[in-house]
Amino acid sequence: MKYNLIIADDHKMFLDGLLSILDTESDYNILFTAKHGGHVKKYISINTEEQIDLVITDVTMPEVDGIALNKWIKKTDRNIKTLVVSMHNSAKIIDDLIENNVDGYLQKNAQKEEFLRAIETILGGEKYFSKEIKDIYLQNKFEKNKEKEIKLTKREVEVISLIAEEFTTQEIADKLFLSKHTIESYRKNLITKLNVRNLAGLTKYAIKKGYVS
Amino acid sequence: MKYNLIIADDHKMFLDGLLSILDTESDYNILFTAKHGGHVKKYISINTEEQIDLVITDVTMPEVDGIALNKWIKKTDRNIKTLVVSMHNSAKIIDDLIENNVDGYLQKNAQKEEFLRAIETILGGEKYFSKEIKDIYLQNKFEKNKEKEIKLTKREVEVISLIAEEFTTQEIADKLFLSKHTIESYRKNLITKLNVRNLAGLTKYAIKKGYVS
DNA sequence: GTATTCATCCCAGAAAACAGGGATTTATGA
DNA sequence: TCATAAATCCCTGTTTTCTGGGATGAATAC
Repeated sequence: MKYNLIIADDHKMFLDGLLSILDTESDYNILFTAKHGGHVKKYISINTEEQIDLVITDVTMPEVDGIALNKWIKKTDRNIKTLVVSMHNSAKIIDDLIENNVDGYLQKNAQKEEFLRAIETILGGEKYFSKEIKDIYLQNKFEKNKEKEIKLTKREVEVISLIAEEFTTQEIADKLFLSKHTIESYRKNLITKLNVRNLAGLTKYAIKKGYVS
Repeated sequence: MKYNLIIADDHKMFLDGLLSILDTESDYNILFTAKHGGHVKKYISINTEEQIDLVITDVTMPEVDGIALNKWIKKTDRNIKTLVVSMHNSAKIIDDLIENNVDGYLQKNAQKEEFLRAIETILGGEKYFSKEIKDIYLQNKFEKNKEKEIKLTKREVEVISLIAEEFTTQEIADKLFLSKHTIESYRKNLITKLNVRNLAGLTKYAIKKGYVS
């Protein structure tokens, strides 16, 4: 029995490459290829009777991207596996996909063997993620949890941003039309809250958070 | 008259994809494909009589990578054009390639049309770089020039690192077995040199330079 | 509806950073 | 070798930050 696959990628070259490595495997039957997620949604919606085993999709595509497509497929209750391939390993993308029960994730520069292994693994009912991807996901989770404990208010963010932009307390007070005592309090609270020692620590935090560059 | 091409990439899938889009074009004759730069060097060395028009190569390959390969080809005086494709847009890689007279650079997620356009352009004797790549190159040049003007000594780097790690002047002095006056001087010089206002500016510089994280 | 957080303001003393001077010895490059 | 840069140290003020208190109204959450 052959597995039915759908592939979505707006890059002709990648598509051709993928088709060529799947061609050598007789187990796979390519039902449909698409240049964006919308076509895949439509195809799946129309062919309600057909058994679709796996959708392989790129992340970046016009209109409906891979993230949205995965989400949509996983809501259909039709037990369609998803394998997402991407150029880049963004923690945000990986996180979003895993939260939406994606079955596998590969970087586009993976070797032929890894592609085939991933597809086999997923069709066998298991998840497939490389060690690197797992690490990124866990690292991200870990950081997000740490961040959750420390939550800055709007004003605090404003103040720490200006501190990191090299303004003095008095200057910040003038800018925000507040008393310099107020800013001093904010600075004090920030140092305590963020568990740092001084302005350098505040600045580093602000940069890490992207409040300044 | 057909153009003679060589392609080097250790990713079967990419290779297949590239071959498939070149297949539709009758102008190109693929002389040779390789999984790493060493094979290409050998091929070119042996076939001294053969006209080789273009080598398309990946950056990351085992043993001899695309950067080394481009350098080598450009030293041969055989007027072989080079088109480098890469997964990532690293300023360092782009800079190195352009300094070594590469004829074009593409990101691997380029569309079929861009690949063909790039190859045509290069074979026509012109360079091919996307706007994005040009921007990265120029931005990098610009930053490198700015950096050249500001050069920190070993000691200054040590001091600014510790400052950014939230140590006070006295603590740094103790750590480095120096007088606190010395550290004060360094801090003062750093503020002047780097044209910042205070500790926050020093910290930001240290982070940008990767002295601390 | 009350407990908590947010946003605001105030004070005082100590510690540290900042600004603006110099000076000496040791490398080092032209 | 002679000038320049690097590394080190010193001083005096002034400004800013840091520490450790405290207070109040308003909004928000439980």
